[in-house]
Amino acid sequence: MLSKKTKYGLKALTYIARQKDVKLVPIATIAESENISHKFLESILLTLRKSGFLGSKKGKGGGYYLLKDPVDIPMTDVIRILEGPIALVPCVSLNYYEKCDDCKDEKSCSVYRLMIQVRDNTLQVFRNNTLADLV
Amino acid sequence: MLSKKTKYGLKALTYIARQKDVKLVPIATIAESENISHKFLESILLTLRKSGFLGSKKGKGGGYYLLKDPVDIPMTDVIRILEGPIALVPCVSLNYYEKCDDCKDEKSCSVYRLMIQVRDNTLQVFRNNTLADLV
DNA sequence: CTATTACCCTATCGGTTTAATAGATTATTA
DNA sequence: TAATAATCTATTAAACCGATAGGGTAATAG
Repeated sequence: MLSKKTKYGLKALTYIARQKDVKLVPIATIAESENISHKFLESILLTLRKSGFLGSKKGKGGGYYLLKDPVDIPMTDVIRILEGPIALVPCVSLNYYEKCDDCKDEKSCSVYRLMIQVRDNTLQVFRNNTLADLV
Repeated sequence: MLSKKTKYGLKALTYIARQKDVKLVPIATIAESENISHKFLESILLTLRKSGFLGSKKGKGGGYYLLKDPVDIPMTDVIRILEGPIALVPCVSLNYYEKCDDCKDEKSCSVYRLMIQVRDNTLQVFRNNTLADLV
């Protein structure tokens, strides 16, 4: 299940990307338009800024803005930051690998082979979609 | 993330399916071989029995057995019982649909369209794999 | 200079889920 | 009847999630 954090984060990024003439988008505007808790969204945008997706400007008239072109922001990057591993099981995760403590041999695990397939398919979708596709 | 419940359930089903001459497989045997907590596995096998995947026999020499041919047990069925919805978001779930409370219009939601793709791909994998493929 | 706006940080909290454990009961076989 | 194995009920500890609270800090308009 996708966390609300990720869902809200994607919505916020999409919202910001949609603004053409407006350069800075304040939290309150996004929170109202997308029905997201102001404070919760605040923390999400903060991590997105620290991860290099967003820039921000303080003070009156301030807000958030995209640091890259939406075309250059693949979903894989966003999802990994907000949600964590894309794989359903740590032992098939590319970026967050962890060994199973109950499995002796990974390669002979029946679940392993199935989850590799799921991971590859999901990965393909996330790689083929950038923020530009969501807008 | 896949819950241990589902993971253990799949492993147990695979284990039972692998036994040729043995008709009844007791919990303890599976728990030992697969390194699963006996009591936890107990509750998992119980739901698998109540869902129609397994049959059981009490008493000495008792245990669990498959009710169907492994070829006739698609992963979709098992996953839905043990894990719940396959979709990452309730609003794109086929069997566990739920409306988003923050979305006005589903069709125009950017996350929605992305998650539909993920769901379709994952579904395809689970449909193409039966218990026989795991064995 | 000052008030306003908005980002930034820390802490907490209730609720839910997860994984596991414990104990008692019922059914079957040898 | 004794041993075995499934069944049922219940409780637990830990982790996580979504949300909230309150204040601190920085920048800008007027």
